Amino acid sequence: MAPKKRIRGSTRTSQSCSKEETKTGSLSEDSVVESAQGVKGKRKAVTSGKTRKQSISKDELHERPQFCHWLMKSEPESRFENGIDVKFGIEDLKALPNQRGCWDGVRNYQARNFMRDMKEGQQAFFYHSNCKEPGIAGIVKIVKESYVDHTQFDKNDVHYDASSKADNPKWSMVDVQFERMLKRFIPLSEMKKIHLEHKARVGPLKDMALFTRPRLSVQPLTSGKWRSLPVMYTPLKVYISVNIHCSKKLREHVIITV
DNA sequence: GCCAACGTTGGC
DNA sequence: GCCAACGTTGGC
Repeated sequence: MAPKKRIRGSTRTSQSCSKEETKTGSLSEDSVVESAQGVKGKRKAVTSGKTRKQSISKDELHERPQFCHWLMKSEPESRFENGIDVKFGIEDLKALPNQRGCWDGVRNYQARNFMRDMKEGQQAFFYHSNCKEPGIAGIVKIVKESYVDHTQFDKNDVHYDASSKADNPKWSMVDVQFERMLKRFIPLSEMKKIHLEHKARVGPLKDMALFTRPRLSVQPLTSGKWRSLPVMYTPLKVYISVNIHCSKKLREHVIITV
């Protein structure tokens, strides 16, 4: 009945299920760190920290900084997996009843863990991936906190996971609702350009998971990134300095007029 | 726990 | 379609 949707996974509108409890993974406030702990199953989600660029400190293992903003990737152009079109752009979300849908199909532990951290009412950028012009298209709101992703048990679904058991489901999802389009689409190419101009050392895009973890389909954003992204890319080229130096009131004004 | 092989993501 | 990056698997 319901339209399909895709993340680096996919989705359909759906209702309910129980909320999952297990919290796993770890992160740090200004850089995304791999989830290394607690993934239930035979193996850790991550191999030895020594072999990875970003190893995990003890502090990071025991602290879970709270993020308030997110970036969620989905594919706006048709692509077929096992004969099923996984297309789901922000326009597809808008077209759903109440402009609301579930973000199912996430099959990456770190992305799943971030979804489990999401709180009702929080906002996320809707990012278009694997398309002609990848980038941030709009803003959605989390309207239902994480619960069991039913597609893991559906043999006909692209994201069926035979290894997941009903009494211990592996995968979770959240419900999101369309909030608004950005006044101007923010292409990945522009974000990259800015990122390179700053040689990735300074600026609001420093350590952004979009660059440090390009394959992560659900990622957190610091408040600074959330605020400055739209500001940075206004047609007027209002720039980082605006965000850094202007008063809070002016900054908010700039942001809401973007 | 280590690590090589394999599979997937996603920009280009 | 290519392929780099990196997450996952599974033998040891």
